[in-house]
Amino acid sequence: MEYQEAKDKFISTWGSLGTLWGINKAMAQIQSLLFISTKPLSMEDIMEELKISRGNTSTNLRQLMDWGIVTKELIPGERKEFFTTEKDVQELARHIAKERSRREIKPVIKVLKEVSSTKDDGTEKTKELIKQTKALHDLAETADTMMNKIVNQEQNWITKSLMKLIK
Amino acid sequence: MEYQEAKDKFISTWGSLGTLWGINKAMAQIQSLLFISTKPLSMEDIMEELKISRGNTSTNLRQLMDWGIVTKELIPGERKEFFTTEKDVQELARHIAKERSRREIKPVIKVLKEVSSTKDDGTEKTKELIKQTKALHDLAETADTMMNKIVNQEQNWITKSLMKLIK
DNA sequence: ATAAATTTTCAATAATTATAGAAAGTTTAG
DNA sequence: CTAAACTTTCTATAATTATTGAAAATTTAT
Repeated sequence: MEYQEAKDKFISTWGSLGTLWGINKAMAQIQSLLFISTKPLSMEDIMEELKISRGNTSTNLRQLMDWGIVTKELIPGERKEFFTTEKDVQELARHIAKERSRREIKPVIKVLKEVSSTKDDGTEKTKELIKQTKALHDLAETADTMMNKIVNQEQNWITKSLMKLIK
Repeated sequence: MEYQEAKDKFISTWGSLGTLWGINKAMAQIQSLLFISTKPLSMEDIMEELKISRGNTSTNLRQLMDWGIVTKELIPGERKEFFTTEKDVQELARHIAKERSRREIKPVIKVLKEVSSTKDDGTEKTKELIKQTKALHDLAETADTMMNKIVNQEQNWITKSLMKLIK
């Protein structure tokens, strides 16, 4: 496979995977492009490469900055703004996990907590609701905690320990 | 909070979380409903409770069965079909993780492998593409392996060990 | 074999979400 | 201060995805 084909394939695959980590196509494609770029890119560069409009580029770049995985880079002598993404995959994973936890998982855990605290009126259906949502709550909380810890700081150490345990 | 309010809240929250694990709203809501039900439900029951059409119910029930988290239950003397979902959260998590890995993660890992095997033509940009996609490949593979192992059979044992390690 | 009960399929429609492109806003150089 | 360079915002439109509802298919009882 030659460079251009490989590049296109990467951007489109990684882009379509966006849904898996909860972002839209354009956002994922922009991030992909920056991820394999050897230098910061301007909005023009991105529009040009991905064939998307200025507005779309602007909006999605901002969202990527909100996620904390893309940053503005000011290049001396240049009036345009340039952008780069986090290049270290571990850091990238850490940011993404943290954001998803904050935005999606934590709020759900909160609701599960509330729901599982429903007053037990003695009926079978209420007992079932409480039991099941409590189980889900505990699972979600454990998974969230694990994910965050795993992906945090001491990654290398913990990952190694984990792999030893698991293998 | 009273039963009905809690139930509605659970179904709508868990339903909207569907996107997080890659399924649509109706599918997630049906699963939620079954999850807190004390007995198998018929298509009529589900349509009625969730106010969705027959076609929608049928389609989404089938998808849930494809995912392996809902099963048909035949009730003697009844002509209708009845449905139940996996009630054990660990089993549920196992099924979901396995399916997502198979449907989404594994194929992406395959593409990353291909892309990172691009012929090195000596240019900087090709080197960068190879380096970055290789890093992503390794990360994705590790994450996928961990997830599957964690969620598999020896769950209780491994979860306990993990929690000890991580805490 | 037939008809009633039930489920599935599928084309039309609705709802949602993404994108374009131009107007408005902002920043910078001189 | 002004004009050019650039970015953001916002509404109209396009694309995608979900949902309905009715016809077709299937199953079951007699």
